[in-house]
Amino acid sequence: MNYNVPRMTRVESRAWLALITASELLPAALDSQLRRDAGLTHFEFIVTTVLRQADGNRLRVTDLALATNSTLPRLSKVVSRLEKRGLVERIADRVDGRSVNVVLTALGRRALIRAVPGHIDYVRRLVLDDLTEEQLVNLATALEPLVARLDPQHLYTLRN
Amino acid sequence: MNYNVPRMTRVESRAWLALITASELLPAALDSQLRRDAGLTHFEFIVTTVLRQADGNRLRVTDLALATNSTLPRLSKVVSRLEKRGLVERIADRVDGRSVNVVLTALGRRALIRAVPGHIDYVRRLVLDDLTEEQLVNLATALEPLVARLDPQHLYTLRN
DNA sequence: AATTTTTAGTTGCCGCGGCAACTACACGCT
DNA sequence: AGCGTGTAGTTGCCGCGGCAACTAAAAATT
Repeated sequence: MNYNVPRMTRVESRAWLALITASELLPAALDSQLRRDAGLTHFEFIVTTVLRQADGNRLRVTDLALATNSTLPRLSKVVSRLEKRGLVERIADRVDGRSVNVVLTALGRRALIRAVPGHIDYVRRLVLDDLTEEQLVNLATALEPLVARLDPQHLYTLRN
Repeated sequence: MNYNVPRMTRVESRAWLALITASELLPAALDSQLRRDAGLTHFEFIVTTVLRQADGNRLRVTDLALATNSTLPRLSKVVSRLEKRGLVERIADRVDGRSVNVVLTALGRRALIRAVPGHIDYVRRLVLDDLTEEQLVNLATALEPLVARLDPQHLYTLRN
């Protein structure tokens, strides 16, 4: 066998290590802040945020899945959880009998609105405040092609 | 209540969105490539890599946990899985009766060595090849303070 | 030396996400 | 109308990680 491996350069492995470490740790950190302060997982936060921005605070499950880079099963379960807590309602679609609309309730809206400031604050302290405008651009520019490749459907809609 | 939220600027939300999206999708992508091509999860890959670089291909469970930003329970379970497959062995420490040394077996070493080229290749295609040297530096520089904050112990040792 | 406290590691239970299987409805074709 | 194919969504089972509870051994305290 030929182990003629294309080794990484110093910078490459620095960047790569930072990226996988951040990817490993960031989701747990977000979950934990949001859970503690607002009783929501990060994914639930995203889902309710997307609903809030949607027309009539409602979206079909499939569209919600697309907008959140998620899968139908995952979303179906999250919606069930949120529904049990009254943050969201399932309403059968009048036009297409297969479709289900997920609607953010007033309670859900309030929960989200209460969660936002603390979360933004946390995000600022964790990442954004550190970076100059230029660094922010660089970061976005470096990551966007990666995201595009990771998300083959290019549905990456949260982008508001 | 006062919802005087510190809203994000355009760049901030671009950078933030790219970062959380990457964090959400990257780990699954790595797992899936490594699983398919080498039968290892990304975390198992990390663990075996750290062991391979360690003195005598062995490390105490606690040290392994520190080196991988992991917890003891998580690591204990991963080691059990790897042990079942013969990639790793548990050896009681001669000095401290509480400690367990995890040793990479020859089989484990071979499995890892087989996994590396394809993985590096994948990582290159996914991220690195896209970026100029300067962008790599920028990326690392932007993420490192974040990582430092996420990993309060600053044990972030994989760094070699 | 005996007792307490701390440290190392494992195990059980739970929650979450993935995949595959399934139901139900819609659409296309004849 | 009837049949097959495709689409929307849900559910069950599994694997993984977190936390808390536990065991066992070492260190510190008296």
